[in-house]
Amino acid sequence: MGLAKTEMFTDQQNEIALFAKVFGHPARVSILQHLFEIDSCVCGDLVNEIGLAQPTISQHLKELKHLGLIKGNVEGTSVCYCIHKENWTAMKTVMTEFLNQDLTKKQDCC
Amino acid sequence: MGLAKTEMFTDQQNEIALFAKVFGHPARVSILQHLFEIDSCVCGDLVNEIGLAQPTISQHLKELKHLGLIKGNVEGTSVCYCIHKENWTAMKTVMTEFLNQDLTKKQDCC
DNA sequence: ACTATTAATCGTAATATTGCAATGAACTAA
DNA sequence: TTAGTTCATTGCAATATTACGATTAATAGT
Repeated sequence: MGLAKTEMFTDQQNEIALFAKVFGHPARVSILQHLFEIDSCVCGDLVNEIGLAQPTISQHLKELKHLGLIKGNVEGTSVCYCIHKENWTAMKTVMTEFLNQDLTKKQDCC
Repeated sequence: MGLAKTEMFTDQQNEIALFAKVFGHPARVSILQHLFEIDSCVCGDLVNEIGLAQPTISQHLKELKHLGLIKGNVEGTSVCYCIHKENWTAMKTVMTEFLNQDLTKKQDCC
């Protein structure tokens, strides 16, 4: 099918999956790392830094923006992208809670 | 294409993407949460708990196992799955480092 | 107005993912 | 042995994702 049956899962589970899915491609991981590193939150240098074609980068940026993890600002002919701090922090809370589930109380049964 | 160009990214970026991708489906998130909750790390009750068909669950378990996040133990006719503690902790280190990139030193340019 | 630059969008091809019915393999119980 | 249980695998249909050439839209410089 290729279609996830989201209706049978909790909102929290679907939210985690949505965030995780956007991190599930190295290009988007790379874009985010660049946005964290570059001080002057520059733009379509991403196309040069990463080796992918401009439409491809643009598409990945769109997905990141759609989830609210980055925001873009038009500056003349170029567009300045950067991390959406508040939303990133909120996402981090959700993901960290999932990753930090308690392992200590589980006995090693397998 | 549908094919990620992994060769143009770092090992770290590809690793993050691989971990994230496996969390990118609510069924796998749900499976992992169940394995954390259930004390006696049980098995194919997952098929009952989650509403998906047995082959579908089996396939998701296979992916989680392939990444090393869970391990399975055959016990008679049933199979006992549980979290692979060491690998989970290792994965958590990688993902947390990615999520915790420093936001404070970035000025809000957009 | 004309040209160059930048980035979004469209269209399309290639590949991946999801889900399940059907089947198969391994074990258990009678 | 036979039948039942449990789970993996196979095969397939539907949908999603990735990548990019071609085009478009918007702005800037001349």
